[in-house]
Amino acid sequence: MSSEKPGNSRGEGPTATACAPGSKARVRDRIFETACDLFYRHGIHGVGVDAIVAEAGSNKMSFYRSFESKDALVIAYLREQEREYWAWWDAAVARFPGDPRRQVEALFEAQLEIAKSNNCRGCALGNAAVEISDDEDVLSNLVRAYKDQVRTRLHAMARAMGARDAESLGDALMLLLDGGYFTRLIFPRGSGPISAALPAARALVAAYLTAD
Amino acid sequence: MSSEKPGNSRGEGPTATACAPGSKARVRDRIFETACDLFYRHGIHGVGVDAIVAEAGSNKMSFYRSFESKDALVIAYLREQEREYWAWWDAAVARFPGDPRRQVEALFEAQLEIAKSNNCRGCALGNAAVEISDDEDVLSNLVRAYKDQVRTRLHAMARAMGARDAESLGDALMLLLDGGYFTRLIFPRGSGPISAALPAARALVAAYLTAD
DNA sequence: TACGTGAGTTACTAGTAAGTAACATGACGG
DNA sequence: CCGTCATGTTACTTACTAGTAACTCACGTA
Repeated sequence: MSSEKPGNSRGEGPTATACAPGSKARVRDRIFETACDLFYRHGIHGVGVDAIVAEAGSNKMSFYRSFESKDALVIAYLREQEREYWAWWDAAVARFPGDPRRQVEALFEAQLEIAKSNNCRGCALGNAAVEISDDEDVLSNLVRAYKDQVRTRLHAMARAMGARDAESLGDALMLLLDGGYFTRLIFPRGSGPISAALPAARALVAAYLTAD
Repeated sequence: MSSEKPGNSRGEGPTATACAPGSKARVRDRIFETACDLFYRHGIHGVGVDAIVAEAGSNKMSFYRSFESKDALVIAYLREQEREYWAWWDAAVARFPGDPRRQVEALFEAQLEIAKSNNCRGCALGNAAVEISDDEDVLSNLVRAYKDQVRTRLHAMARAMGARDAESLGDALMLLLDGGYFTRLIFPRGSGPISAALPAARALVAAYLTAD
């Protein structure tokens, strides 16, 4: 996911992920978008405040006028990634209302599509889970809630299909999905095992729908 | 993977992963084992040389007498993780010689077993792939080679089963495997979707073995 | 006893990161 | 024309990290 952000730049005040209520606009957005991009590409630990503001053509003071701390920025980043992810998910799913089987297929199709692009580095939230240590409560709770919701949604879809063991099918689909994100870090474009995700998902769904 | 190291401490000279040929023994091993443990638990970027030597009850000078640099240590760490991983893999597979279908099941059984333990933090090599940037050639080549071999082995097993589309089946199994490692970071013990990996693998194998 | 060696101690350099203070500039509205 | 507000600039503090220098200690062996 990730890649380019939607067009919330300029024109409608503070973004949904802001920190202060009636605050700045211009520079903050520029810094934030740059930060999202860099965090996604190089990881959270791998990008410093200096690098962000330099890339954004700004400076540290402007940064700290818009963000309380780097931690606050990271949280905003993760929230934004989550927002974009669900937007992407909903868009994929919305094409087949009432047809959970096609919806699942659409998800895997869309995932492969993104994985083929150059700037895909897997799942931003999942990657963050690797970087952060367990005692960073705010961050890990955020990621945990996200992953929980992925799982819940897949369970629901499996249930809507009338699968024999909806929990298990949903979990299996989640493994395929996350396996795709994880392996995408190593295998460029669509060259990794991710290209097998869609047929595997189809086969799994079929297997869990037939009584055995 | 990871958890406790095998007993290569003391008695047979330098370890397989050493850097200098006829070098030290005692302190080096202590530091190395500590480093492996800390790297695995907190990530490579998350652990400094000071923390390692402190935890090992040693000091920085002794560290730099045994290791050329932190980078060298990281490389040794990844090599060691890879060695342990294949030892684990071979052990799981060796229980069912000539029966690739049972071998695959054994892998997923063993994976779940480890995932249930407290100190499991998923796949060390895969996690490293998240942390390192693409331009760190030595490290990313190391991880890439490892992932390639996982894939190759799964392809071979799928082929040995006589699967219709062995490449696709092998890839799908890899997605399940890596999905399990990835999600394990968030879901403690066996609570995540990883518990669905074995039945899903079974179902996939069955689906790819029957002519459709 | 003397000496070599593996290991610990202290103290340092250099670089980088987060975060802050004080001041400068430039545009825009009244 | 003046003030204000958003932004840029320079320079700093603090803390941490990789890596090194110089010295000391303890132990085993010739």
